[in-house]
Amino acid sequence: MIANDLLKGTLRTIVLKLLADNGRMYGYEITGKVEELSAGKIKLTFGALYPVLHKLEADGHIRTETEYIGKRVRKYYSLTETGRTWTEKKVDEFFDYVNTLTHILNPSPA
Amino acid sequence: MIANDLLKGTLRTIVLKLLADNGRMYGYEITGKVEELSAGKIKLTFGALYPVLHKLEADGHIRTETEYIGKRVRKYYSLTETGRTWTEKKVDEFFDYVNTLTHILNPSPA
DNA sequence: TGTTTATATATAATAAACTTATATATTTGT
DNA sequence: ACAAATATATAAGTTTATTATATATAAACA
Repeated sequence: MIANDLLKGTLRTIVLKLLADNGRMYGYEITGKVEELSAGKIKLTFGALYPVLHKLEADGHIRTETEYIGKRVRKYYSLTETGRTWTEKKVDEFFDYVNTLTHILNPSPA
Repeated sequence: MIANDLLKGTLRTIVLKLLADNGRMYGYEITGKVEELSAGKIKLTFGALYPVLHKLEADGHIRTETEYIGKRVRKYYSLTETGRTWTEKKVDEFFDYVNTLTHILNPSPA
């Protein structure tokens, strides 16, 4: 399990990108996908996920559809148009930041 | 200027690595070095820097020496032994996290 | 059939981390 | 004299994530 501090600032981007790649997903599914794609290294808790989803919805980046599976409610989240643009921007920003930080953190020349 | 959210979780690592590479530095010098190494993309504010320095000192990762340049106090920060080990660990963790996230955020196959 | 485990959503209290604003003081350049 | 650069630092406020808690259905197992 990776040091959690690093999740800060990237959680939102992770969620957006998963929705971009998978069309629509529900919360529980997202946590599972993150664990799968990170080989168990990133464990996304619900206490972190749902506030992020609600915030993204309030900001108009994602929308929800509620469906019933038997008697159980399932809430699907998917990107809006602005959300799709926003996701690309956020992903680019991430890689840009990594490039920049790599300059600083790269092992000093031996 | 890069989206600031990403600084979260990495600021401490940046400071540690700079001290590892430069021996000893003072606060004002650190902000300048970060701006220089990031080509102006990362602007580290004092409100963010000093709490981090004080925390690292309280945790025993860095130590301070105070010197006088004329009448002006200058406070040099440098790594302790545990701080040196800690820095390596933190830098490794960062690159590990980037690798993991790259799997998730990588552009979907065209 | 009863119990545990997995599925599924969500909020509240708390803690950590960063931003913005502010305070203070010296030195250098014009 | 004045402005800009050098230099340290705290406080208030916001954002973001952690931990704990609540609720409920469905599937698996004994």
